[in-house]
Order: sequence, then C-alpha cells, then structure tokens
Amino acid sequence: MNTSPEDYLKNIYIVKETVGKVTTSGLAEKMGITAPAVSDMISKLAKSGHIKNIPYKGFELTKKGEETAINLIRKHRLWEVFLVQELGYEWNKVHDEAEKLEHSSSDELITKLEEYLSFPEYDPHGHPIPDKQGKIIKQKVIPCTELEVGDIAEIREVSDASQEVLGYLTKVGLRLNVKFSVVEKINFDNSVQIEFENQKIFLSEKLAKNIYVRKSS
Amino acid sequence: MNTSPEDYLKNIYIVKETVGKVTTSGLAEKMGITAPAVSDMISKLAKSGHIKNIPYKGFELTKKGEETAINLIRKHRLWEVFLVQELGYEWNKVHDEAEKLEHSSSDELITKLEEYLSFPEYDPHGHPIPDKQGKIIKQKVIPCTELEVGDIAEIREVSDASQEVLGYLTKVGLRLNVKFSVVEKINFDNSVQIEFENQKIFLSEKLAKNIYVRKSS
DNA sequence: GAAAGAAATTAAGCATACTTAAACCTTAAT
DNA sequence: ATTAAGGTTTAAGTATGCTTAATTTCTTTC
Repeated sequence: MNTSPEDYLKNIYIVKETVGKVTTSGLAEKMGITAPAVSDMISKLAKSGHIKNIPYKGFELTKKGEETAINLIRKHRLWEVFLVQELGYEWNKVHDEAEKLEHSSSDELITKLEEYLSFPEYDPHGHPIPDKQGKIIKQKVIPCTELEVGDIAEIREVSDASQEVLGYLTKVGLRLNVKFSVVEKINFDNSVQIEFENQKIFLSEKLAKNIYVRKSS
Repeated sequence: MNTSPEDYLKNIYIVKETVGKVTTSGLAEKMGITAPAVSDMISKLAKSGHIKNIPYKGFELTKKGEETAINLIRKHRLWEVFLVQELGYEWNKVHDEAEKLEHSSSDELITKLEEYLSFPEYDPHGHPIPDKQGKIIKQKVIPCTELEVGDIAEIREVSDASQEVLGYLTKVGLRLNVKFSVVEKINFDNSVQIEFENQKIFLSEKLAKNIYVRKSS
C-alpha cells in the first residue's frame, strides 16, 4: 500500500503534536514502513521545499509543508464528521475510510462539504478542524495519565488511530464530554481507576494515554 | 496520473456499452494512455481472471471482471448524485471528482451512502445506478442523431465525459426530461435543429451524439 | 576522548503503471 | 496469393514508493 508524499507531511505534523519530537524511526513506525523509506522521502520533500532537513540531525516542516499537512488533516476530519454524523458510522470505524477519502477530494469539494456540515469545529474524536485558511484552534488538554487522585476531568479528545481503544471506550460507556473523577492511581503500572455515572472503571496505561481531558476543578 | 487495474475494467465496460466494440487502441484513446499500456494491463487482467483475452483477436470481460466494473460504476454514480443533490455541484463538474472518490470508498461506505441518498435510480446524467447485487436496469435510448424530422423525443441521458458539452446544454436550457421536436435535419453534417419551450436550437453532430433520448410518439 | 551501540542514510534492487521503439499479426487491396 | 497498411504486442527503459543490506554519523559510556 503506497503512501503519498502528502501523507508524510501529515504524519510529521501529527507526531510532532502528540509526541513532541519527530524522528526518522518514529515516523517509520507510525506509518508502518521502514526507516530508509522515510529517510528517502524526507530528502525529496526537502528538495521540494516542504521540509527543512539537516541530515543526521533532524527535520521539520516548513511553512509550506505545514500548510499541506494541515489541509490534509482538515479533509480527514471533515470526512470523519460526515461519516459519523450523516452516514451513521461508529466513531471507531471512520479513521481508515477518511484516510482514503482525504486524498481523493479537491479543496473545492471540501469547502462545499464543510458548509454542508454547517462548519463543524471538532471531529468525532474531539480534534479541532482547521478552517480553509489553515487556522486551527488547539485545545489545552492533558492525557489521563497526568491526572491525580481526586481530580475531576472531562473527556475532550481521544486518539483515533486505534479501533480497539475506541471500541473499548464505547463498550464501557466513555464518550466525549463525559465527566469523571479519579478514584485511584497505581503508579506502578501507570493505570488509573475512574468513576463516572455511578460506575468504576480501570484504565490501563495504554488506554489512559489515548484519552485527553480537561481538568474541571 | 496512474490508473488502477479496476479502471481498465470500468472503461472496457463503458466503451462496450456506448461504442459496441472494445479495441486496444480505442480503450487507449478513451483512457488517455498508449496502446502498449493497455495491451500490458489486458494480459495482467487476463491472468487474474477478469478478462478473456485472445492476443491479436480481442478481449472481453469475464463475469468476475464485469462485476468489478459494475461495482466501480455504482460507486461513481452514487457519488455523482451526492455531489449534485447534496453539495450543490453543477452536473458538468462532478465527473472528475467522482472519478477520484470511487476508488477511495469501501463497499460498506457506498451501501450507507446509497441509503442516505434514498436509493436513487439514476445519476445526474440519467445513467442508471447498479444496485448492490450489480443489477442494472438499462434504459432503451437512442442518440439524437437517429431521430427524424417531426419526431418528438425526451432527453433521458447525456454523456458525462465532456464538461464542455454539458456546460453548453445547461446554457441553452437543455436538461434531463426535456421534451422537444425535431424541426430540421441536415444529413450533410449530421446536425439537427430542435424546438423546445418555444425556442429553436441547433445541435451539431458532436452534441447530438452525446444526447440520448426516448421517442415519445 | 576512544570505543561500542544506536540511529540515520546510502546503495542496490523490486513492483507497478507507464513510455517509445521495434517486432509481430491480421486484414484488405490488388 | 502477395504485399502494404494498420493495429497489437513485445522489448527496453523510466518514475516512484517501497524493501533489505551496507555504510555512515551521532551519542553514550567508561
């Protein structure tokens, strides 16, 4: 399954956002390809002015590269909204579908789709949708793992990459905007126990890392 | 711009429908590529069982190939309906957009889209939409060029390939379901003059060939 | 500050959908 | 029936996004 140059830019942007640092091997793992493939594409994208690259030292998106990345993210998220809101998809099934559609839709189509959907601000996983000019309003959120016992928090965002995580959240009743309190925290394995709607739930580290919240008190 | 194997199947199906006969060079021209490229892909598709091929003699779709072709056409036409009906596209702008989307949507997505659109029977150009089982109800239509003076006919289908043709039709007020009569026929250049809604219009051969009608008396 | 280990890059090669140029059938005309 | 013309296929080579293997560079450790 061949990836497009655009896809690299998008993933660089996202890894930078979520992990903080982008490396050749990190990107390779995220994209399910090998490091040399990444290295190769990085230098191509450097030539075309989308990336600033210093071999062996690191790379980052240029303004141009970031614009392309954000435009693709915009397409992805708007399609996700359409799939969930209009076609009735479950939130854990839309990622892959949107991944394909984003590459097959013109800017004009997306403009029309955005209007059709009444200019949604967030995608089904709580991620903000960049506007036509590439402006994106980032929420201030922290992963569940950073909460302390007694904290009360509200779910604002969930990572959309893993179907299993999303499926599990749905199963136990966790959705966006759910408010919960931290009952227990086990530093040993970084898991947390939370309470919401009169039930207690264990979140493993893997799960907790994918849930982003805003403390509400 | 690389074409997928599926696209060949679709184009074979369509050329067979509209022209009657499919040749290597004919397909190449339709697809905007060279004959060797077609020849090459034909033998690959023969190996995979989508096409029955006798070198130098001709080729045709197998049942399997036809199913794939029809499924792609189904996707194309449903997307066209969506673009026109929901997003407000003009009918002469949807072909290229649908051409891309059709390759990026799963069968499941199309099933949901079809329901969302309330199971439309025709696309914006009057082409029938195959159902999930690949069943397609072909209209009995004839090109305008086959009409005689005095005939009254109704527009049932227009070719969607040419933006210019569709744009022109819109400009002069011709749409699907418009009823008209043939005022004059010039056998010399195969053009016809028609009358509808109290105006007279000349249709060149090129135009007339792309308008399919049903005689109504 | 030298050596070992880790990470990144370069090299060589593969698959695929193309291209142009050459070779090959088929057919139609005399 | 032979040949010329035309369409079809094969051959050779290109671009692109990958792979594994080899090499280079960086970083960490002592």
